[in-house]
Amino acid sequence: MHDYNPSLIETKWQQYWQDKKVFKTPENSEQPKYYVLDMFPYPSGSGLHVGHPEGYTATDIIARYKRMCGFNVLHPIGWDAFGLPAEQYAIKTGTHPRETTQKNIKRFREQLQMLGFSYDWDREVNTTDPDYYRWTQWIFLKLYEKGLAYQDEVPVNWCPKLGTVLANEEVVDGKSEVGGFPVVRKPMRQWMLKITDYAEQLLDDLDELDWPESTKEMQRNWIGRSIGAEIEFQIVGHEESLRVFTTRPDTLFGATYMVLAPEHHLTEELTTGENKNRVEQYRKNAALKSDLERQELSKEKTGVFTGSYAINPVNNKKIPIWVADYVLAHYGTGAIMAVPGQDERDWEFAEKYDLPIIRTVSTPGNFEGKAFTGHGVVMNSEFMNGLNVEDAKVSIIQWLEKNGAGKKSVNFKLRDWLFSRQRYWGEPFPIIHVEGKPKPLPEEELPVTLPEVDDFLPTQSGEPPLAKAKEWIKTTDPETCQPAIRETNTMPQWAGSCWYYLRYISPDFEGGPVEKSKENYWMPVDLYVGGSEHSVLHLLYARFWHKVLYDCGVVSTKEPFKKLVHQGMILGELEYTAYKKHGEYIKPEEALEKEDVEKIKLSEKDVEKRGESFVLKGTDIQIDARAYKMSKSRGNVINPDDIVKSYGSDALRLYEMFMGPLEQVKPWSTKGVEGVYRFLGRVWRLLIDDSTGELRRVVHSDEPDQKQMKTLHEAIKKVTNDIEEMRFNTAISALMIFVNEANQWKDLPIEVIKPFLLILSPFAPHLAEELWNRLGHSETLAYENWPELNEEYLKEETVMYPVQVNGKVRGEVYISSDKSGQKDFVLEKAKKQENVQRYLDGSQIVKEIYVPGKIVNIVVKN
RNA sequence: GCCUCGGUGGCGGAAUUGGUAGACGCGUUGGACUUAAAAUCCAAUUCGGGUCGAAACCCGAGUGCCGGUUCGAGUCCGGCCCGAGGUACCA
Repeated sequence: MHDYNPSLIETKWQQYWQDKKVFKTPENSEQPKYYVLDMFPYPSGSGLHVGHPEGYTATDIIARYKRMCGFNVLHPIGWDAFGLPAEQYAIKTGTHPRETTQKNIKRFREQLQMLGFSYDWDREVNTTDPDYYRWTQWIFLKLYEKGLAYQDEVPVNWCPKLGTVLANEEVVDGKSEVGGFPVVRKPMRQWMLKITDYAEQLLDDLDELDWPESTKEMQRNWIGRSIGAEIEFQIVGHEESLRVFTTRPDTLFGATYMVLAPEHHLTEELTTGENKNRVEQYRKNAALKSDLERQELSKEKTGVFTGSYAINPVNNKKIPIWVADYVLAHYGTGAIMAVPGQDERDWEFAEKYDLPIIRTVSTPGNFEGKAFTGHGVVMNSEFMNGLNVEDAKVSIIQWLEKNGAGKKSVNFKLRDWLFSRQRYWGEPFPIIHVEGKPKPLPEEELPVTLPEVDDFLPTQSGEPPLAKAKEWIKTTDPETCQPAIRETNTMPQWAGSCWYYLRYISPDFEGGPVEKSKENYWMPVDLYVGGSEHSVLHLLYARFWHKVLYDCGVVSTKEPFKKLVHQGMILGELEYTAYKKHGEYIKPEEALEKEDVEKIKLSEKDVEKRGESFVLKGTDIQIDARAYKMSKSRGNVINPDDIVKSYGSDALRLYEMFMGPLEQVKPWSTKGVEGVYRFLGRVWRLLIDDSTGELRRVVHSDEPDQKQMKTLHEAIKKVTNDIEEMRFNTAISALMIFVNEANQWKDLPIEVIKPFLLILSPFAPHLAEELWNRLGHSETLAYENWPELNEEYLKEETVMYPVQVNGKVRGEVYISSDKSGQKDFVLEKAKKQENVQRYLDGSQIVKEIYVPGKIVNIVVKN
C-alpha cells in the first residue's frame, strides 16, 4: 500500500529542514523584512497543549507565506523559563530548577519540531541562560540610572506557604493563584519600577497601534487617566491642609463632608480625643483585611468620624472629616471631598450616617434615583449657577487657581510596578548594598549569576532563598573594595519576557542586548500573536521597557509590536449531560446546587434538538450541551502528541486553522481532524497512485485548459487574500474546493498542480514538500515565488442574475458577460423569465432595481 | 453594576462594501465497490408544505426577541433577552 502516510513524510522533511538549515534567517540583504513573533511559552512539565499550536501555526503560515513573497523573515522561538512551578518542584523534590527547566525545554523543543514550524532554531533564547539574563540585568541598570527603579517598604501580599510575595494579579479570592494558599498583607522592602512616569506615553501611543480595539481599551482603562482638579481644604485648628483629587470640581458647593482612607497620614493627627479609640479600632480592622476582604465586606459602607472639621474653600463652611475604607489610600491623594448629591457611593454613606446632601446639578424631570451623576445645569453654586457641568469645571478651576485653593490635575490609576520577588528561580539584581545603601554594580560585573544552593526554601522571616547562600552574599564593592552584601531579591518572571523579542535579532551579540544595525533593520515586530490573557500585564510592561530603551537609544522605535492578534482559546469537545437527582431527571438549571446531583454523560446519538434546547432522544428531558475549558480535572484535555501520532502534524495544523476564526473561542472536535486528514489524503491520491506509489499517469505537462486555470486562479485569489487577512479557515476551504474540482478532471496539467502545491504549503508544509519533490524538484519549495493571480482567468462567460419581485427571488437569468452591463437588456430578459412573469402578471411595475453584476429587483403594485 | 466580544442548520462555521442565507468541513441518510467490514467514491441533507411516490419544480417560514430605515437587512438604527471573557468602591 502506498497511502498517504504522514509520519513517514513528516519526519523526512523535518530532518531535511533541520539539516539544511532551510529556515536560517537571511542577513544583510536589500530585501524587505518581516518579523513575525509568537509569545514564547513557559516550558511547563506537562508539555505542549493544543492551544499552543494554534497561534504558532498561524504565525508559521504567515512566515512561510512572506518568505515566498520575497521577504526576509525573522521567525524565532524561545523559552520564558524562570517561574514558580520549577521552584516549587525543587522545594518538593530537591531537583534543581535548572535541571527541570532543561528537561522541559527539551520536550517542548521536540514537540514544536514535530509540528514542522519554520523557526530559525539558531536563535533560540532562554531567559534563564546567564548570557541572556546578563542583559536583563543590564536593562535594570539602565532603569536604575534613570531613576526609574527604587526601593520602598510596601505592604505586599505575603504568602507564608509559598514563602513569597505575590502581585495583586496573582492573588485570587484572597488566596495565591498558584496553590491556593492564604495570603496576608505584610510590609516588606521591595524594588519598584516607576512605570507611572510613562503613563501618559503608554496611553497616547496606543492610538497608532494595529491592535485589537478591545485590548487597547483594556490598557487605557488600566492606565486610567482622569482629568480633574486638586483642591486644598484648610482644617480647623490645624496647620496642615487636606488635599483631595476630584474629577468633579464643579460640585464643590455640594461637598458636605470629607473622607480619609484609613491609611492616610493625617488620620491620627486629626482624630480628637473622644474619637481616638473608635478611629484606632477602625484603622486596625481595616489594616488586618486584605484588599479583597475589604472590598467584599464593604458592600455596606462603614466609617467613623474623626472629630475634626475642614473648611470648604468656596463657601468657608465647616464640614466634618470622616475615615472610611471605601476611600483607597493608593489612588489620588488618599482623601476625597464627598459630594453625595452627585456620587452614588457618597450618597449611600451620607444616608447611613445622616450627613447633609446638597444637589448642585439639576436633575431631569423624570429622575427618581438618588445621586445624580449625569450632566445638567448647575445649581446651588453661586457664581456657577446656570452653567453646564463642563463650563462649570473650567470656571471653578479658574476660581481655585486665583484663590490659591487648588489647580487642574491629571490623575492615573496605574501604579508603580512591584518588581522584586522573594524567590530563587529568577534573575538576581545587579545591586549590592554598601553600608546599608543600595549601589548598582558596574556593567563589567554582569552577569550576576545565581549561586548554587541546595535548599530552595525561603527563610521563616520571609528572607529570600538567596539569603541562604552565605558565601555568595558576601562580596566587595568593585569600586571601593569595601565589604558589601548582595541583593537577595530576584526579578519577577515578567522581566525576561519584557525584551526577548530584541534578543532574537542578535542572539549572540556581546556588546549589548541587541546589535544596533540589526535592530534598525528588524524592528518593530510586524506581527505578534499570543493569548488575550496578556492583554494588559505583559504587553504593558514590555511597552514600558521598550520606551525606556528608546530613551536610552538602544532601540529605534517607540513601540515594539506593530500588529497584535490574540488567538482564541480551544475548549474541550462538546459534551451532552443529563442530570438526575434521587433517580429522577431534572432540568440542567436546577442542577446547580450540587448535592445529590448525578451527571450522566450522553453521546450525540442519545440526544436531539427540540425547540431551543436539547432533550434526551424521544423524551422531554432537557439536557445540557456545552463545551468546557480543557482541564485535567474534567478529563477533556487533548494531547497534541496523540493527534500527531494518529493523523500527522499537517492534519493537526490544518484542523486548528480550519476550526474557525483565529481570534474566536472554539470547541475541539476529533471528528473534525479526521475531516481534514481525509482532505490531505485526497490531495495525496490526486497525484499519487496508491497501488503503485508512483505519480498518476494523468499528471502530464500539456497546456491546462481555461476551466482548469480558472479553478486554480480562484484558489490563488482566495488563499492569498485570506492569508493577508489571517482568515485561515476560509483559505483552507478554498483549497478544498480546488481539490474537489480537480478530482473530477480527466487529466492533471503539472502547471496547475505546481501552483496549487505552493499555496497549500504554508498550511500543510510536509505534504506539499513531498509532492513537490515527487514532481521532480530536488530543492525545498520554501523559497519558491508565491503564485501570482491573473484576473484574466477569472472572467466569466455568463453572469447569473437572481431576479427578485418585491424583494423575493423568483427566478434567475443568465446574461453573457459582454451584455451584463446593459441595464435595459438585463431587465428585459429578467421580466421575460417564466416564473418572474407569474408575479408580474396583472401588476403594475413601480420601480426597477438593477445592480450591475449582482441582482435585479422589480417592485410591483397590484 | 460597568466594559468588551458574541448569538446563523443536528455540530464547527461561510456570506469582503446592505444584493440568491447556509460555502467548506463534521454528522446523518441512501447508493457504488467488497464474500463482509474498513477505507474510498457518488448522491442527498435549514425547517414546513404542494402533486400516489420519486426526480425536477414551486410555495411559505427562517440568521436570539420586538420594532424601524430600505426596492432589498445576518449585515444599518432603536429597545430588549441570553451566553462568554474582563473588571471591581479609581473620587
